[in-house]
Amino acid sequence: MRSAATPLADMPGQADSRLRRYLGYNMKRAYYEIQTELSQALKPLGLKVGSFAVLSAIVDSPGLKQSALAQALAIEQANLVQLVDEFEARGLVKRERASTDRRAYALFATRNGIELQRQADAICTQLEAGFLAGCPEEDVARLHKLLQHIEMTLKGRRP
Amino acid sequence: MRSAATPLADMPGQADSRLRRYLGYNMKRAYYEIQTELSQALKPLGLKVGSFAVLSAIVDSPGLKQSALAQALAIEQANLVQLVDEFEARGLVKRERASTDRRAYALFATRNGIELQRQADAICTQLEAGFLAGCPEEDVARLHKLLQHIEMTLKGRRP
DNA sequence: ATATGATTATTATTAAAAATAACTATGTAT
DNA sequence: ATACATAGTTATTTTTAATAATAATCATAT
Repeated sequence: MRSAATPLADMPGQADSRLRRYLGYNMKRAYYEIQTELSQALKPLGLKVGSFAVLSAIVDSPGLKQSALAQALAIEQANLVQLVDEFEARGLVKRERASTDRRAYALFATRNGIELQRQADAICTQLEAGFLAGCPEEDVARLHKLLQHIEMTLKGRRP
Repeated sequence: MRSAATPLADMPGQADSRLRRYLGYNMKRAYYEIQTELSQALKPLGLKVGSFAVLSAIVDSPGLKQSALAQALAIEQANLVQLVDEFEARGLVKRERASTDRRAYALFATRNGIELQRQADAICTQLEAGFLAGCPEEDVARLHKLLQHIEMTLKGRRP
């Protein structure tokens, strides 16, 4: 036999070694680091990770309605309103009444909004390139695919 | 030339197509689905994703101190206290004064705690196997490595 | 034409998660 | 003995996300 009984609480190397076998846990931990780092990097621009996503979508899809935006990003429209309010107040985004549906607003990024998004995008790109440095492109591509596959699988399974 | 100017807000296919090129974004979206699904699955056991992690670590590292546990899981000890309180009240975990340090508590899972963890673990394992079905084991293994690499890289870069 | 029901944006509220500050008791080092 | 760091706790705050309710508009079916 190898050793008697576990000496209790030794091998303090990692108390989460079992959890590490879960992809979900590794994702949570890795994303926490990304989110922490990115928040810091975006702070000087007055953006958070979430608001950067919103601004990016508006820049890339001019004329988008708020409801469509909320659905695309999987956030509640109720929570989106305040973000758009803030962007509008900062002159980054403007709302225009949709011609076909007078309930809806079409969202457009202003020149300042587009420029700010460009700066933030550069920061994000650089950050990602940083922590992916040395990783085979092929692996990274597979990771992208796998993550999207997981998302779609779970989403599709729900009614 | 292909088409004139973008007709504004068409291609509503995905307003987040740019964001999809970020690994961080795909991770966030995929993890959200996992977290949603897992929360539902663990609810009958009276566990959440976070509390399952805590319980697992205690089961796997008997005698662990609270501070070490908080550090291992990257959560604040202040927030951990309430979880351990609850576990103790439910008879899943017990605190014992550490012999060498009268400030510290050593944590131990009870028989009930171990059994509950076992059940929750089975649920998590099954869920992961579900959304990973059909994915080459090799890819999954690489994904694990890549996620841990990202986490370590970012953590190491911080002072 | 109108009544019914759904949708859009909004406001307000609630819940849940995470971070911060301050305090006691104990340990460590000088 | 003094000073400083650490373990656990409590309380507070912040942040994030989810829910409920409302007014205006649209769609549909009589």
